[in-house]
Amino acid sequence: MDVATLCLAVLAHGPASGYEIKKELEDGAYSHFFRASFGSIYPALARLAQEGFVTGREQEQAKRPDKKVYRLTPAGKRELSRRLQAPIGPDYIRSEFLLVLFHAELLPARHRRALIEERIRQLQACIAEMTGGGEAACNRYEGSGPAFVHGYGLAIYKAELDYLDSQRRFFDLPGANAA
Amino acid sequence: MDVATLCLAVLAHGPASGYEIKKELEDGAYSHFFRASFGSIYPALARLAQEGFVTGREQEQAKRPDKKVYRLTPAGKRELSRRLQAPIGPDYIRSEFLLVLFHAELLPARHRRALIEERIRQLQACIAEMTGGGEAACNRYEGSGPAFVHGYGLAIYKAELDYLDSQRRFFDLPGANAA
DNA sequence: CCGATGTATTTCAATCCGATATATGCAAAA
DNA sequence: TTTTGCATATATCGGATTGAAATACATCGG
Repeated sequence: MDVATLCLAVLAHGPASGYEIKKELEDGAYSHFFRASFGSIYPALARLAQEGFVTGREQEQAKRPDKKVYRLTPAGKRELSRRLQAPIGPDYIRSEFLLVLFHAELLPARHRRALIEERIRQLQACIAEMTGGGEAACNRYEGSGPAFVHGYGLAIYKAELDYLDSQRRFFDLPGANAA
Repeated sequence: MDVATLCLAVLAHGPASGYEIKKELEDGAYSHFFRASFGSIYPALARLAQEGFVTGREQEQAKRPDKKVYRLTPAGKRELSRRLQAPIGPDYIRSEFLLVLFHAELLPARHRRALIEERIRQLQACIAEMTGGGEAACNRYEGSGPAFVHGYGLAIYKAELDYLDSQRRFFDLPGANAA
């Protein structure tokens, strides 16, 4: 599944510029399970426009740089549906955190502790953000799909936090605090 | 963290050829949190040899193609330790499974069900393999690091399975069966 | 007024993936 | 028996992707 398909998917929720798609991938819901950089998003959008799956409309903005807003065409929506039904590949996971801790013996105990504590902080922040009623997290997404995926991610983050909490003694960390 | 560091990490457990490193990344413990292809492993090993972090010894084998066995040098071990203590980046996750289900509304219900059922099968197989006493899974890895990471992964897979089980009704799946 | 930050796009070297090519031996199917 | 497929083993290369920098303009705080 390439970046073009990802762009179609994001655009299915409404028109957006390349910059806005990138922001969605960095800060929004998609950030938990996909990624892409400017260097792949912009070329993908250009190609999709050429193929007729999106239309790009130059939009002059007062007090901002112009932006090119892309919009899904009917053909693009059909194409997205088609691509989503293609066979999917396995999850791609690349965790430097786990790679480093796999070699915990080569690290000073102090460094192990710091890694774990930082991870716990990140997980707590992430869970809080996903649980909290969502001032910041604009709940643009409605329907069962986003809700299902949201629950899926939350379940994983909570499991990670629980596990780290259960391993506190192992890393000589101070006692558990409430999640 | 690049492929070269990954090669140093795998070689820390004992000498290996490029092919054996790849196998370890596909089938072994590393497969759950890292990845690399031949196209990046072989050049990385050549570069590491040139830099003096590994030594490559041609080894003729009866009834097999020759292989080049790489071995960590003392300088390589120091370099690995140094690189493992560098600041780590965030986890990279790319899940086509979650991308597709995020857009569940665009899919036929039959397709949703098939995806979930396949995922459940994969997770069950994965958990069984990690839990089972390990005839196949050669427990080459000793020490607290691998054990910690093993538990971490297992906790995540179990949480995923539990969540999917709790969502069965949502996908019109038959009743829960024992994990 | 000046630097920092946010919006917006483009470009590019370095990296990495995925597939293919090449070579060999073994085992099972045809 | 032949041949087909599979496992071992490395090299190579086109194409996709990353990550960072370059460019441009506007706003806001000090």
